Amino acid sequence: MRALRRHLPWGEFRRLDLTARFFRVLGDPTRLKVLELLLVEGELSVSAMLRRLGIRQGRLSSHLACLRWCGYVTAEERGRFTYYRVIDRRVRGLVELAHKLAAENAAHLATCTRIDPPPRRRRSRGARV
Amino acid sequence: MRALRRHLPWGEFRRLDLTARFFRVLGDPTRLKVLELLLVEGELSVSAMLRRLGIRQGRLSSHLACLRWCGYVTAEERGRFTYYRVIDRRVRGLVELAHKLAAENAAHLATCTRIDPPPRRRRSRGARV
DNA sequence: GATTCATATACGGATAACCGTATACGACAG
DNA sequence: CTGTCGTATACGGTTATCCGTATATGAATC
Repeated sequence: MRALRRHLPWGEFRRLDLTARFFRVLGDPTRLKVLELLLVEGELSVSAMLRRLGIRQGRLSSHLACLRWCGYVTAEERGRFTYYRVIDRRVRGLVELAHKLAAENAAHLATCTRIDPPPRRRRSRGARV
Repeated sequence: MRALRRHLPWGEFRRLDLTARFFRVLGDPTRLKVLELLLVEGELSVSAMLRRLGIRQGRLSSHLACLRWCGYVTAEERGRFTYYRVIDRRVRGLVELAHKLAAENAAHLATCTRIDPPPRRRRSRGARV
């Protein structure tokens, strides 16, 4: 990334970097699940989400902070509760498309260690996809 | 994630996990740039990409291996060169939408340390987004 | 068959990102 | 104003992911 940054026009690099961050926010199963819950239910309190997710409260709260800060969701306090909802409806389409594409490559994605897969099967330059 | 995995039906967790991986592949500026190059040019050899990216050859090769393994691109050897292209046209729409959404939240995304932002401004429960 | 070219992989170190536990804080009930 | 509930943040450890450097390999050329 450092190298990329040196070579690209600044605006170009910045655009790529922002979009990459955008994708990384979606790159966590818990945040994805939270988004789906909110897309389905429209609005939920933290405790309601907790009941359906079965993860620690602090963890959920951190993930929500991320989603909030990055502009995916808004929070509104009413009484002692805080209610969350998704801001932009386009997110739904994005996630659905991703599900489709991911399902079509399930076998590979599941074993993808991304960069430099460790023990990986031994040399054979022809094993292309 | 361990907790999430315990609580969700297996298929549900698996689906989320795959899609999260799918997004993480896109969550790197270099891979994103490579995809864009290929979307624009249609087909490029590794050395052609190298000339435009200005990163090390080994690095690019690793990123390409990732994109290939995860089903984003295909590679075809012709002579001494290997030519890559994007497999699924839907990827273009996905990336473009992400650019739009990311641009709209540029300010926040840029400062998002995602989870547990370190020094972050001191307490004030009302500072919601 | 030795050399060069184009590309792929391995290895080790650095940083980012996630998790669990502990704690802080505001709102409301008593 | 004390306790409890709902939610947010801090801290330290662990794993994931990226990078740079070095090396391996197949194809073409000499």
